[in-house]
Amino acid sequence: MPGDIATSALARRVNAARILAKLRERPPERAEMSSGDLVDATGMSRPTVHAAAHHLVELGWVRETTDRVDGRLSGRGRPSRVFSFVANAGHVLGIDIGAHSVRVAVADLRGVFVAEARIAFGDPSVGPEQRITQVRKLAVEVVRTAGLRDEQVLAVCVGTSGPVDADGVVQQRTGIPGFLGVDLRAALARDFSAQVYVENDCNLALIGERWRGRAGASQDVVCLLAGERLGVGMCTGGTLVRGQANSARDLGFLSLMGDYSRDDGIARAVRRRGASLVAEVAARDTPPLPGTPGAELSALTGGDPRRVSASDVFEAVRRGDLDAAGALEEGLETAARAIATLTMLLAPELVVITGAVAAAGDVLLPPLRRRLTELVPRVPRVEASPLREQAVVTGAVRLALDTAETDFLDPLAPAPTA
Amino acid sequence: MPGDIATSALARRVNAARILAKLRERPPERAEMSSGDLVDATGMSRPTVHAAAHHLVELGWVRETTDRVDGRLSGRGRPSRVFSFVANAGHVLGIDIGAHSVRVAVADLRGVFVAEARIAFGDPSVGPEQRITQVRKLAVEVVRTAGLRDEQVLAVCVGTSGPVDADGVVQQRTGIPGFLGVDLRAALARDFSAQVYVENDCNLALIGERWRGRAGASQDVVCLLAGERLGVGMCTGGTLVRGQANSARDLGFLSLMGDYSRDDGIARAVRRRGASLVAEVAARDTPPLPGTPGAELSALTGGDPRRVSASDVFEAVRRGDLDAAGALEEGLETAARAIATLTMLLAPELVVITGAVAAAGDVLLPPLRRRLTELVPRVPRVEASPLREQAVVTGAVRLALDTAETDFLDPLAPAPTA
DNA sequence: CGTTTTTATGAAGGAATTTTATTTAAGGCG
DNA sequence: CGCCTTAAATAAAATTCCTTCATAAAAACG
Repeated sequence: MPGDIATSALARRVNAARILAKLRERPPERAEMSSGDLVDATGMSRPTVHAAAHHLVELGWVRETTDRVDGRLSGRGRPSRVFSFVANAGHVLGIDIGAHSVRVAVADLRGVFVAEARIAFGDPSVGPEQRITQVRKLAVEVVRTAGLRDEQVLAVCVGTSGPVDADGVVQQRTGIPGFLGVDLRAALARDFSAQVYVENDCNLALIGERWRGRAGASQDVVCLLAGERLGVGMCTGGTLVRGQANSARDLGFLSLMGDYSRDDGIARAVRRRGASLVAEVAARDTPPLPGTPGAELSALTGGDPRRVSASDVFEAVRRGDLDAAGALEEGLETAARAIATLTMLLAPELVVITGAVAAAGDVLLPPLRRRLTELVPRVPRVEASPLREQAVVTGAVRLALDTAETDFLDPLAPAPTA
Repeated sequence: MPGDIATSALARRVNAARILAKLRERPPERAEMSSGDLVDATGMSRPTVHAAAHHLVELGWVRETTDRVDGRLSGRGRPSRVFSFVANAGHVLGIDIGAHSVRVAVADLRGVFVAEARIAFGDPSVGPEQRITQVRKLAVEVVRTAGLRDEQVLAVCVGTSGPVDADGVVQQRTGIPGFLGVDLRAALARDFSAQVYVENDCNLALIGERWRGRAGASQDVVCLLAGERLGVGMCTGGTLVRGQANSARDLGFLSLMGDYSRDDGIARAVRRRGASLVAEVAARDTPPLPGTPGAELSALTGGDPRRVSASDVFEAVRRGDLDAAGALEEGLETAARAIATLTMLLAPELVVITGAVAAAGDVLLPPLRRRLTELVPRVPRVEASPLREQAVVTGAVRLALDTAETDFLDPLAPAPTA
């Protein structure tokens, strides 16, 4: 911590963290690093690397693989000691509580998902207590499926719609009925002895994108979590934008720009306009001929407006339905304006579209980019995420991993004034 | 730096920085700190404090005041050694190049201004080369006034309208005609051997406000630099929002909300509406009677719309002119919308209005706050800055001080692999 | 089997911290 | 005036981390 006074114990902690980071970053199939590799990678001296690595071995997060794999001894001289990260020295739990479903993932320390589950909330009128019971049940079940005992779960991170205060209580309105004031941290703490962190889902989506999605290590990124609702996570200079006390921080400003609602996610907006189109086509005197505007979408949905989904519109656009393309473009207007505003204000290098609709990036991005060129002088890169619905739970796992690692390393540098 | 490997030299640098910071933070009239005070303040052991303090004394930024002030020896035992920050061990130069004037300040290491100057650009059609010549001349002159030689100026920071790239070149359009592409860093480097930093003026205003203005140490602040033009500086989680490569990051989004221009600063907007009001009153058949709407403003300006200034409108409002109050409210609309958007997006705890119009906070803030309650669900604190026109140059000095201190401390921890 | 090559590891040295003990400078008081 | 108390400076020793250097060890090659 920056407030600590610098003593030699701090040096050890910092250097151990560097070694651990190098080992953890390796892909599982090439996890092993010789001490020589570590010396090259960290710039530290060989004895220091040895000491730190052995220390980490004692603590259990690093293993020395003495039994070398078959005959692949490359060099000439004395063989290196080889270390590798022990990914299953602990696990973390990530949870994404959405409006319609819950997604849970258990990951090992390298972030490899070892168990996943998802349930849909059937009845939308189900009360918050019942939802939380379902979430807890699912979480416990997944951990059991992964073959883990409670104490092997080192950290839990829960993402949910709406701002979350420092104590893990949902503030303000959310997309989930009745979740206002719910203490998610306390709820999950009943099942797990590990620390529980609660975070806004859009922030987690951004973290997920920076970890395993499109955002890479970009310093200035905006992440649009788009599905039934529209949310945004931002990061400037590599720092997540949280707002005072983690409070409200959303797309509410869209209401200042006219009749745009932050609740209107891309999927919902596109579906609604697609349904209007189908209804309009059905009302015509003549049935739509294949190849004429509106025909593809009507054909896909059997001419029933209630059966239209966003995917249908996307598919119709792919098949060349010009009316569907128009509906899509209208449905993107809210998102385009949100991105335009954020672009002018924050100047991100990249905007990532994630959530369910990211799967339709192929049809979504061209009109979105085109609209942006009309709205802003300099258009940033706009990409669709490969993580899609997994973005939030991925970010939850990443945040849980970060806290687990911090907790692991902290005792290495005990405060002298303890 | 975080990329460094942790060695004992790093510890020394960090600890020296802590001691220096404690000494620097003291107000000039109570600058002295005994070693006991430093032990208490830093938590470090006494020998360490001694060593670090003596090291700083050798380097010249700290002085040991052996000659104790009169008889005020408090304690019983051996008197403490007393250290104090040597504020004039070096100086920095802050420059604010505005559309209409240049402001320059020389400050000592504690940030006390020892010389200031300001000139107005008379002819608006004067070319950029000439302006820069004027700026350089003024800067050199002020440094000479302060009685300083070139090598005593440890850092120079220049603030100017418009985004600035990493090399100190003004990008994009600015409020200053012809400044696009001007390399301010190179220009100032001709007169000073110290490092020259160029930064956007709104960012500097924010830095200034956090240092000596209303923003205090708030982590999430928005600072509106309002005068002839409207600009914004933001900071979230204590980090300045810069955008990719320090690029554009402004209120351009206002254009998405209708006919609002980022160039319409509060002073200009209010003046324009005040002028319209005076013209309208003048066109009436009957001359305005004292006490009737519009009369105060007309009286203040002799009924001449061209003579109306923003201050006149503010003064008329103070005297109870209801029409002037209406003009003021209209003039605040753009700023209100900008603040509303930023509030919903970033959830700052505080919005600071700075620049020339901040002097009229008494009449400005009530209608602004009222309008905000209509626009956003949760209104943050909105305050007017006491720094006013000094905000940018104050921030420039602060940034220069930061870099000077970094440069001073860095050699304490030489990279082992140099 | 010796040589070569590369790495592991021990030992020494240096630099920063801490704790502990001693010295020093002042004030209080008989 | 001289001794005692007090609190700080400082010296000394211990600790812990890093480094460099030297030596030992283990494998491959001729």
